Amino acid sequence: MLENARGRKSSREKILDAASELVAEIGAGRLTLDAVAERAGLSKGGLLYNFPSKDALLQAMIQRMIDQVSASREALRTQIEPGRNLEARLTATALLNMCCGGRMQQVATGLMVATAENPRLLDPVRSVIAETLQRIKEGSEDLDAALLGWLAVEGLSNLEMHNLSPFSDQDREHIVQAINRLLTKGIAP
Amino acid sequence: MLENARGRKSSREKILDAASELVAEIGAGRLTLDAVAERAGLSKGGLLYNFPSKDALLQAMIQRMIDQVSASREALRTQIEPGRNLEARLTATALLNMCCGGRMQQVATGLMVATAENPRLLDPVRSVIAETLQRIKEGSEDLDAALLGWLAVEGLSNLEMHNLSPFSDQDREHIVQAINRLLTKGIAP
DNA sequence: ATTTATATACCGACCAGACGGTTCAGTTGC
DNA sequence: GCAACTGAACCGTCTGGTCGGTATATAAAT
Repeated sequence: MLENARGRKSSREKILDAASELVAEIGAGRLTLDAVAERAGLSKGGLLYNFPSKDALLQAMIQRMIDQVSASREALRTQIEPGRNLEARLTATALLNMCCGGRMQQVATGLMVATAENPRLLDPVRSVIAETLQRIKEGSEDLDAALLGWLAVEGLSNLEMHNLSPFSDQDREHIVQAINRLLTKGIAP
Repeated sequence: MLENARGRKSSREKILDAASELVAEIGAGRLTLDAVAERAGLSKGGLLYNFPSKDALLQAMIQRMIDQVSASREALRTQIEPGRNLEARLTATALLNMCCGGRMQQVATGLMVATAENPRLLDPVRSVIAETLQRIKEGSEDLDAALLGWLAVEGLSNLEMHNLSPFSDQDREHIVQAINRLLTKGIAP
């Protein structure tokens, strides 16, 4: 239900987009309701009508981010060739697509806001990560390689998220290939 | 110079400790000068005498964190047996000691504050990471394994930092062993 | 058909508290 | 005498949240 009857984005979506953009531009700690309202093209009252508190807004940002990663992973399921450590490869590829592609901001910055404002907002993320571990544990032929591959992607994503990545595009591509090799071939005996 | 002439912690250290503790307890976005001063056992004036602004305090927190990791790595240099991918193993072990041991908070929370308040504060961290990459590139026989090992440690550290880790102590130990195997044996051909 | 009622979506002035930082006279210990 | 504070008042700004009001649409009543 992304659009209303007249084919325009709903206020909710406009607000979430605006909030994500702003966090990417001015930083997580500087996100204000006034700024979000202005960017979204409505008043502060209108914003607080849609999200009764800042916490509610942040929660929605996080949830949207979680849903996007899940959707990306399931979409990949039909595209990626099955085989060794499939679940880890799906998770890795989904995360890489989100965080090293263009949509990184929404994923990354939502997290940042959350930790700064209220660590409790990360509870849903905790659940998702626990589920991911479960899925990887169950759907991997080589658990060690699967875990390391997943963690490496997490590490890379985190560096990119905070703009701390020292990697060139070439480096990154190299790393992605190495992760895939690790996931399909495993650790040397 | 952690202690002054009478063998007590200097005010600077007390303040930095207090700030780290507070961030760990109440979250990065809620750190206030008043709270730090109270926790450190001096007045707000005294706090601002030592750190003329909140930014200066945050900078010092970050710097201390960087220095701790560096020191830990160099201390390990005399303890870890030399061999394959030494630099990556040193970096990995230093990070693991910091983030999965007790001192995690200082390392982790400094980062969190910084990103919330002012992304520029992370500039020194950027430099350190770039240097680390350089060191690993130069001091590794198997670059792919070295990079993946390092990234996996970064991923694990990040999860622990944000309290997002789904791993049991057993899991963690298993992972650390797997990382060491990856670093010493490499990826399967 | 016209009035009345109700719900939805939104506006924007205002408020209360928090927070970073200033000031400054006074104190303590080397 | 100087460095390292104390204590407390004060200021200006920012910001989340409140609240009474408004416009539009749809439904109900007359």
